[in-house]
Amino acid sequence: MRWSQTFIPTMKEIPADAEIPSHQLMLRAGLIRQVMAGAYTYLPLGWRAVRKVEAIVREEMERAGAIELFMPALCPAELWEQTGRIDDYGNALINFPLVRGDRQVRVVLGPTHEEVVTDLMARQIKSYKQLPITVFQIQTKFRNEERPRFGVMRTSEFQMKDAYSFGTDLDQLNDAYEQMYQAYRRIFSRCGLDYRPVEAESGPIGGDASHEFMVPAENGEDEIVHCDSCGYAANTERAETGRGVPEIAAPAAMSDRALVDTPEAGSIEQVSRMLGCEPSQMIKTLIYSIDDEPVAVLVRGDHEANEAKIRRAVGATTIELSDPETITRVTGAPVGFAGPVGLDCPLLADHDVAQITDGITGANQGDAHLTGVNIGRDYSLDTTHDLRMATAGDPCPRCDGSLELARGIEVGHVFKLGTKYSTALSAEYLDENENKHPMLMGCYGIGINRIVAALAETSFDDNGLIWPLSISPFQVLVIPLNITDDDVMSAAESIYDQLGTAGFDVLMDERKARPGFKFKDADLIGIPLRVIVGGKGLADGVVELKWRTDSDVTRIPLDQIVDTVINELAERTSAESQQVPE
RNA sequence: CGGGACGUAGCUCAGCCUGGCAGAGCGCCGGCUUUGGGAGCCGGAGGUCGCAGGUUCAAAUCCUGUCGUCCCGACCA
Repeated sequence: MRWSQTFIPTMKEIPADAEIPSHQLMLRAGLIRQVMAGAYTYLPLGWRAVRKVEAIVREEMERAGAIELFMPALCPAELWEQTGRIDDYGNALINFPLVRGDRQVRVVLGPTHEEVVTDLMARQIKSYKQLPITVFQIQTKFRNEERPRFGVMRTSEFQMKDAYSFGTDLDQLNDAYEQMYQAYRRIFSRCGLDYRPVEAESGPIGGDASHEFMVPAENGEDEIVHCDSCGYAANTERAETGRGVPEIAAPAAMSDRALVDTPEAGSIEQVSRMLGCEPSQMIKTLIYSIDDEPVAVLVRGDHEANEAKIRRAVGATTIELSDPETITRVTGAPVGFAGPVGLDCPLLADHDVAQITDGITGANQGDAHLTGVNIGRDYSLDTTHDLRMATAGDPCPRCDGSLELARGIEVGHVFKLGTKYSTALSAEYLDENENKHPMLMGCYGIGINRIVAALAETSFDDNGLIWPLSISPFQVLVIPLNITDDDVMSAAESIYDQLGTAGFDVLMDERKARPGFKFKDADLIGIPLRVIVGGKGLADGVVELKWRTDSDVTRIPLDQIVDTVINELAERTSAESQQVPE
C-alpha cells in the first residue's frame, strides 16, 4: 500500500477529548475516529489491525476444534423473554419494535448469542452422538453503555468472538472449557499482550468455572487481586481472602455503650467525620432482601460488601439491597442509621466485624449512633463469613502470601454456563437409554477490538505506538526520503515490490514531505520494521534498516536489503511465537 | 441516573470576568526557497462562537433552557 493512496489521517496534537494513551494514540495514529459517544469508525490502519486479530482468533478457534458460523445481530425478543434476560439485561439491551405491515416484530440487537445459538442447537441436536460440539462466530455486538468511556475500550457497538460449547455431561463441558482456555492463552500471546488469567465470578456451576483474561493496565476498568507468592489471581468480586473465623467473644476491656446524636449523618464518611473516628472503627449495617427476607449484613466501615459472597454464604438465589420502606420497617429508623444492637432480624457478619472493640454503629433510630458497641455484650453472632471485597494486604486464600491490587483490561472471558439456557430453551438430547437431558453449555468471549485497544494502551513510547509484528497493520514501512530523486525512488519501488511479492504487508511513504515529518509519522503509527532509502546512503550503496524499538539504524547494502528484511521478519516472527504456549 | 468540567476555524486553544470589527499556532490551497527528526517567507481560503429563547442600542461575552462531549461515581461483562 502506498501512503498517498490510502487514508491515514495522523494528528500532531492530542485531541482534547482523549484522556488515556490508547485513545489518544489511536486517534493520533489515524486508526479510529469517533462518530458519537461509544461508537467509532475504524479507519484503514485500525481496521487492518482488527482484521489481523480476527485472523489469529479464527485460526486458534479452529485449531481448538470450534466451528465457525454466523448468527444475526438482529434477534427476536421472544427468545430473550424465554430466558428472562430481556429483564435481567435491562437498559443495556438494545431492543425495539420493527414495523412489518400491520404488525410489529419486537427485536433485540444481540449483546451475546446464548439464546440464538441454544435455540439453534435445540432444533438440530437430538442425540448424544451429535455431541460434543463447539461453535463460534465473530460479529458486531451491541450493548447500550449508559456511560461509554475510555475511547474504544468501552463502546456500545464492538467486535466480539463468541463461542458456545454443548456437551452431554460435565466431562465434555470441562474438556471444551479447557480447550478454549488453552486457545485463549495462545491467542493473547500471539497478539503480543501481557495478560493474566484470573478467577472470576462463577455462577451456577461453582468452583473454578469462570476465568477472565486481563491485560494489566493502569487505566483498566476492572480491579483484580493477585498473590505474587503463589500466582493466585482473581477479580475483586470473586477474590476470596485467607482470613479465618476469629474467636467470637467480648473483648477483655470495653467502654460503656453510649447513644450519641448524629444529626443528618447517615453515611460512614459523615459519621466518622462528625465523631472524629476512623471508618474502620464502625460497623456498617446493610439491610439486604435475601430471597425476599430481610437480613442485616455487617461489614467493617472501611470495607465493601460483596453480594455474590453474601449469596453464597446463605445459599440464596436472589439478593438485593432492601428498599427504604423495608429498612425503616426492620430497623425503625431511616436509611443510614441501622445497627446490630437490638435488631430483630438475622445478622450475617464479616470476619473482621467480630474483631472490632468499641465499635460505632447506627442506633436504629433517626439521627443517632451508638458508640462502645461490642460483640458478646451488645449483640451476638454464632459465626462469621467472608462477605466483603478483597483489599490490598489481605492474606492469600491459597498460601502464606498476601494479596495485591491491580487494574486490568478484560480481553476475554470463559464461562461454564451449565444448563441455564438449555433448560429455558429445551435444548435436550437423548442418551443411550432414551432419557432426555438438557445439554451442558459453556460460553467463551473475546473482545476483538478491545485487544487492539489493550495493545495500544500498553505498548507505546513518547513517539507513538509500538506494534508487535503479529497484529501490526503493516509489517514493513519503506520510506524514500526524497521522492524527486529518481535513484531513491527506483530503489524504494524495487524494495517495495519485492517485499510485497514475497507476501509481506508493506506500506510505502511516498508522500512529498520532509524527512523529519515522515519519521515522526512513522514513529506514531508504529510499524515494526522500517526501511529508509535516502540519497546519501544510496551514494554509498546502502539503505537503512531500523526496528521501531531500535535507537539507531543499521546500514545494509542495497542488494542485500530484501533478503535481510525477509530474514529479520522471519526471526522476529519466530521470536514472537516462542512466547506462545503449546 | 447523581456529581464535576468543557463546547469559538479541520486540530490545539486565546478572547468571556469588565458586552462594542471573530483571533493565534498548527493543518489546508497557491507561489518561491528548503530537504535526514513535525521547515522558512509571501499570498489566500475557511466560523450560524453547539442550539433555542431572553436582557440590551449592541451578545462569543450576561441570564434561562436545551443538546453534545469528556471525567468521577452508580449501573454494566
